[in-house]
Amino acid sequence: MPVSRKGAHGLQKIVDIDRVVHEPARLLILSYLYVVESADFLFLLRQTNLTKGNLSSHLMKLEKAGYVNIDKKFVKKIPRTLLSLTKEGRKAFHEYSQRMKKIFKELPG
Amino acid sequence: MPVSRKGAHGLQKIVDIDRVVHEPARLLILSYLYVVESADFLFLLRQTNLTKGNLSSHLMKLEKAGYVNIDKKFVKKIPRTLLSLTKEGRKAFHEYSQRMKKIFKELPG
DNA sequence: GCATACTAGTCTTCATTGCAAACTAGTCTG
DNA sequence: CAGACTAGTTTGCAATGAAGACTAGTATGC
Repeated sequence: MPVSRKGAHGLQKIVDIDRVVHEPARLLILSYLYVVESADFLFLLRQTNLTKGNLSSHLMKLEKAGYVNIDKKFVKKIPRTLLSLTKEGRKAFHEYSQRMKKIFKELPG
Repeated sequence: MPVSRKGAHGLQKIVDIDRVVHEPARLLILSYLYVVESADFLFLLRQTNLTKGNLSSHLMKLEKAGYVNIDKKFVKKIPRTLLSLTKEGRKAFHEYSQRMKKIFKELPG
């Protein structure tokens, strides 16, 4: 068998999990965005219990991956940051979820 | 509600995932050990497609977490490293697996 | 019989993370 | 208008994951 020996058994697909989604904090964020469809920074801050800095950096990472839109606007002179999943973000989350379900179905434990 | 505001909804439990198990490479290793019950370094090396250095450090991490036994012996003058799950490792893997199944059951995607 | 290649791992280096605290910019309150 | 608050961003730092260099010892070729 040449190079890339795919999936010795299905377990092998564990290794190419999407790590952007896999990180627990981001998985949590994405879960909220997936259902809510649009949320502001403070909402996520409260729901997730992350620190502000931490939340901010995870959001930036998600943005850089093309998974969320970060939309900054002003509402009556106070800044408001709206987060929403992009199409790719939605897709990535869904695929991750499907993949994980499949993995855990095959898994012994 | 004071400090630890548990599970706003079940999603909240995402954040205290066991990160030792959660890392894909280690999840893969643990999956093999869970079924095989005892394997040597080279077996894991081939099954997982990790590099030696990488495999070695993940195994050390798992050992430090108390999840695997690393048993070095000599077979006819050549070194042989046998890996096996500890009781806690088995438990941790199982709990992780259960938790993830539950999470993904609740998840929208 | 010794050097070359191989086996079985470990050690070292490196860039990338995730995290929290410190900081910034602007607004509201007494 | 001083101080407190809101809404985030930037900075600093330790821990991580990944791969290649290295080590110790064994078998093979000449």
